[in-house]
Amino acid sequence: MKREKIYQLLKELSPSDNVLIKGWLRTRRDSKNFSFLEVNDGSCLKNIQIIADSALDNYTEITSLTIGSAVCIRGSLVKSQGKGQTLEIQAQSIEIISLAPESYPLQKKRHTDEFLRTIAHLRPRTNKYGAMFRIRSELSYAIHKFFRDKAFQYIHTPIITGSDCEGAGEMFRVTTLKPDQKIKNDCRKDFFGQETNLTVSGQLSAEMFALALGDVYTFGPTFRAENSNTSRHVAEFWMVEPEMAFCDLEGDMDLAEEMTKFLTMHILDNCAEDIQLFAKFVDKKLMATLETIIAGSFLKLPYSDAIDILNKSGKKFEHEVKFGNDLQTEHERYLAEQYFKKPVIIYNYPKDIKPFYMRMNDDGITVAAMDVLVPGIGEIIGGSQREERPEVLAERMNELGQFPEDYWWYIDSRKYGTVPHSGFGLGFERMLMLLTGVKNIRDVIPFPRTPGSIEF
RNA sequence: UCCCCAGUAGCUCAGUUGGCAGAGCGGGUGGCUGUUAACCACCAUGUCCGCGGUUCGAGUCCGUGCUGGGGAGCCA
Repeated sequence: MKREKIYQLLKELSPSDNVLIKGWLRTRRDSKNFSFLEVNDGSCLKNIQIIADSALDNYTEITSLTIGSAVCIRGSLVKSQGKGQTLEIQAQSIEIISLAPESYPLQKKRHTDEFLRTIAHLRPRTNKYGAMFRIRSELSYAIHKFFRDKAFQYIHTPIITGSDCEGAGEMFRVTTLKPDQKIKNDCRKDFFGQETNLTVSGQLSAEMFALALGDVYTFGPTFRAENSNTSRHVAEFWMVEPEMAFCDLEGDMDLAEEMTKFLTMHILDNCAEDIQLFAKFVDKKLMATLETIIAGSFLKLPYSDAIDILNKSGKKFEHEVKFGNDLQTEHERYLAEQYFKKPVIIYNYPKDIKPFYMRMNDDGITVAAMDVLVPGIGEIIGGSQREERPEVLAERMNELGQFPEDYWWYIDSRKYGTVPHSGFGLGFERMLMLLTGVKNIRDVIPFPRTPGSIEF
């Protein structure tokens, strides 16, 4: 007999004989002549109720089953005589695969996220984290579906990289040298013969492929060695980076908006039950937030206008609002949460606060950069039109103290058939936070890596 | 890295002016019941985060370290 998944059985409308399920016991309630077992196999949020009659030959063992124990149940799917479920399984046999000791840390009650983080290996067995990681899986699929439907090619850009100055923060060093050899600091003797790091972005590689395959994207792990201790940062996270040839900043912003909406709708359509858990127990305003994302269009606002709005707001900000300064978290939150109350795209930032590869605007002051800000999280997407003019690129690299010889292949792409092109990076975990209302990034990734914490 | 808050039973937390260590849940035992985070009764549970200090006496006050959380910077 073939094992059936519980999500399939719960979709059934009529009784049937000979079903086989395997899963873990979530709770047990004993009655006079039988016991109610609730079993979950991770295929969906709901448990299935099992009726274990006292006539079963191992009934004594069944009534001492503990939470977390693994069981294999054969029986018939029948109409439930109780309230709360339409169908249940009348067990013909219950095989105990393994018995969990009473020290099993997960109890039949709500645990705090902080406690569950200390047992990250067990937390996917809870309703909330089970739902989270089913949504995470579905969101990954949705990303591929979005791009595939638009004929984007999926590129596997390198995890290990030799470029050490991509301008996106501190990097993790990759080496095969022993600690005492490392002190000599001679990279020529190292595995790759030069300084090597984990990637902080696949962008530069993706650009090369956009200039060959047209529309491409990457979706993979990214590493930042920043010592940042916030609810929005982890050292290892996943990033989605589309890159499009023959595309300007306007097209870039449009794609960012379209993608955010598509992903939101896809999850609402395909993970309704799991999302409902978050709407009910995690963030009461979740559905309203998700509505604002799919309903109207995102607001597009030049950086200079954002500065004006902030200055005229009459609000006292901790950090000075001045053209040329980067927008601080408090400014971004004010714009997205209080002033517009919906996603905002800010574009055309001053060149001095942005990296060399962003395209210089005609004003000579700003670059074609854009950030998508969403209520509750802040920046979820950062992107730009890339500088495709070789002479302007060289000037910018010089201005920002970059060595052209380190980027010879990048510069080469502007030499041969250069075209306007654009792209952006979406923080996959931040998207999950937006979709679930979860406030800490450590709770949307299976085993979070943060400064001083790599237990699992 | 900086600022603020917290650390007491397996979990969530209370603990008065510095004076015998507590509750709910979970666990164990028994009972009741087509039950729904079942219910009722009884039982057991402790390095009060570590180290040092003040005091007749510290869970409580002081110093310090560690861990966790919130915020800031950096960013996705």
